Amino acid sequence: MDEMKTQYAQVIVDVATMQTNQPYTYVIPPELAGQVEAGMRVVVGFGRGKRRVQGFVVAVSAENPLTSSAKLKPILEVQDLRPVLNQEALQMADWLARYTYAFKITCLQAMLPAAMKAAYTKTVSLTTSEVTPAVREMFAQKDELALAKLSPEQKKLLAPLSKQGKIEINYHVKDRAKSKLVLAIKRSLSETELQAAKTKLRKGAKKQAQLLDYLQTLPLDKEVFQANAQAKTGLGAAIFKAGAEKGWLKQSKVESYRNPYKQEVVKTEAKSLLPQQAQVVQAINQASDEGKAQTFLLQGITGSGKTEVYLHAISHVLAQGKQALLLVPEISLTPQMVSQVKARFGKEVAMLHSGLSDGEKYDEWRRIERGEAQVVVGARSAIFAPLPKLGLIIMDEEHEASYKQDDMPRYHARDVAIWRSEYHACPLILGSATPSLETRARAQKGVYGWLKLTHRANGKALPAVSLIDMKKEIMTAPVQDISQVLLAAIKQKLAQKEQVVLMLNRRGYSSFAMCRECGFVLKCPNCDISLTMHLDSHSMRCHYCGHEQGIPSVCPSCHSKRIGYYGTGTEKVETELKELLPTARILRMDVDTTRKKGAHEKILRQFGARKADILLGTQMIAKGLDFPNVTLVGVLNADTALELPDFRASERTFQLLTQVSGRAGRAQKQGEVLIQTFNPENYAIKLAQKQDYERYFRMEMAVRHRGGYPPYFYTIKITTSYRDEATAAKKIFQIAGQLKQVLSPTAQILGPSPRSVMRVNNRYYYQLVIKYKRESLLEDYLQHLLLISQKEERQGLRIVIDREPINFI
DNA sequence: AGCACGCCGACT
DNA sequence: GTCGGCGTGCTC
Repeated sequence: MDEMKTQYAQVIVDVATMQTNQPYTYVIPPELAGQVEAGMRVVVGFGRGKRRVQGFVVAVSAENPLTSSAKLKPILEVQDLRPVLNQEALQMADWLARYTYAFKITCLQAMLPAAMKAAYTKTVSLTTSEVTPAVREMFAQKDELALAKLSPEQKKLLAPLSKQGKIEINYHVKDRAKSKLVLAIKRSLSETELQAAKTKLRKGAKKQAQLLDYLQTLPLDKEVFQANAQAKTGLGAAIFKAGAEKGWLKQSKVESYRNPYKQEVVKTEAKSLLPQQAQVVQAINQASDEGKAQTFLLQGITGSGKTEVYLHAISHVLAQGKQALLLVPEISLTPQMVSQVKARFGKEVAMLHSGLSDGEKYDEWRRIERGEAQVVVGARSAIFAPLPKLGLIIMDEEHEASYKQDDMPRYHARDVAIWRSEYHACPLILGSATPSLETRARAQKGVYGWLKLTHRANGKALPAVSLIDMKKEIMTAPVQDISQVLLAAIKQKLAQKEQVVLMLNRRGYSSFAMCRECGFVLKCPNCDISLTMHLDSHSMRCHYCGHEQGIPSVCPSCHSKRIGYYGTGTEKVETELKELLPTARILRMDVDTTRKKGAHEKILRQFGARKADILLGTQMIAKGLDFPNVTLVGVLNADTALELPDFRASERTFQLLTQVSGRAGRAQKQGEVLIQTFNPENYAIKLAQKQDYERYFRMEMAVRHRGGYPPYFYTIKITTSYRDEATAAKKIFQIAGQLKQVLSPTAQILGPSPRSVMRVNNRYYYQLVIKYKRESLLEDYLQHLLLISQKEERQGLRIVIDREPINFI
């Protein structure tokens, strides 16, 4: 046997603060030789102390790549038997870190289920018995005590001992990713042998005979869960154990997946396609057959049957032995959507969404990684699903803001999807009725392929959309959230036993308390935002930091009792509706009623079962719901989002109104949509009413061109924040000054300026936005800023770099 | 995060 | 003159 030469591993280390974004070299000790591969998680020592951290091996080499003869530390532990990240994932992490200005470690972690991130614990133990009785008492039960669980008194007691070296701190790195192991059994004898064993049994051994009978019904090499066998036979665990001892059967521990799908789904067959759908599927199939990394915009009006197109395209790649990835916005990952895909592809489907526990997510991830699932459906982070034979990526509702992650790594799933489509040489489909301007513009330029669905699958016309001018309403009737026209329409639908969806566009404002005498507005003590009234908890709450206090009856400023509540919240509208329509059954769906897990689904199920007449909610009811009995959709306040100082406000309003309009008349009945607005002349609202995306696109593109906004310019937002305003401001101005040195004259800097809600949780926020087309020096400057910003972070000054930010306010 | 190195105040 | 303050820098 030739001796194994010492090997070295390049490790990206999990040190949240002070990242160098560069791997560290570790020695692979002899006892771990041959066990360490790129893509595995390891535990290593880091720093001068005894600190242990998790790391990712990104490369293994036979030579020490370091020229300096620095003493290398060994890898202490290997956490995986096989790599958890393949070459694709490692390359993707490198790209993602650079592209989004993130640390590599956060990129690597983003690709894995949360359960695989290490849990760090620290413990204390005594190094000597020469301590006071009080201290000895503390360690009477256990040698090691968890540092986090010590009381302040206990800590005080131990503090002096640490200087004397009488105690030591131990660092533990724990892998939280635990597969659930359960007992399985397999019969180990042939039928004749079992029969023979049965004859040898003493009389009266009924249970054992029963077990032998059961074993005979099992196919020879089939492993079954013992729990299932116990349930089937009614026999206890002891009998199975005895059977194993007698050699009738073999017991083993097998990995069992936690099963998040409660109900069985009935398999459905593919529906036949309309000619237009068939053409689209044909184009996609051709690209996947040719192995082309082509991105397509699939622009299809609401109800045009995009989902059926997806399913056909997926089954085509599955037939080629390849895998498919379907991304949907978190909010539309409804049971309806899920069961549609499950019904078509059955056990081939894995699901990744926020409704699953960490353990369930880990199990689904394992199923994918082991090649047991060929189709993955999931929200944003599912774009990293480990599918080695990826043949098709689909992003439904590609314009949705939830595809952008708002903490590090600040990636947009679309960018990652394009990267993976190129890596796998497979097509990417971006589906939407209202594509983002960026995507639509690229389709026009020919960068993306452009597929269109212009007919509704059910042959019905688009619902009739009308605007209600609230300025006129106010002149003729007292101020209310629901106009006379809308009220009359609701009454009519209820009389016909049809259902109504009412949407409140809450973004930007909701009910706040103001003194009618002095104009005092009740604000959050920690944030620059007014408190919102919540009737259910009878309190005033801050939506930014969660601060909560009682509803004031006296003005804190002038002590007047004349406090009024202004604005519109779902609760207030609900109260108003109950007064206007005492017999109507109303379901409310907003952040408050959906906070509990599963509440979202429950409300929708109730509404689907016609247990309510009116579904009243915020944005979350606009997406992907499909209720055949809904014939009226009302939008109570179309324009609140328009006022926001964000160049995308108009685009969002248009998309939202178009989407919600599509909720009416999904099936046989003709739908009707009523939109209440104070700006009936605004082009976003007018064109949403006409359902004219193309004209909206042209008008908005002209606006963007004039203002120098995306898609004509790239944008990067930099935010600084600190607990005192001057420091945050000083830093952002310093960065702006440096940027001016770096940028060419064609680039622009917006700001610096305080963020519109400047103070949140007692931190002050300042920001600037860079608009540019091509800047050769910018990239290096920002990478540099990312690395040096960590030093400031330690002092509490936070710097955030966000490429192509979604929110500008 | 945590440890070492380094350069200024109040003390044996 | 020294002990120790915590600002600064580095961690394979």
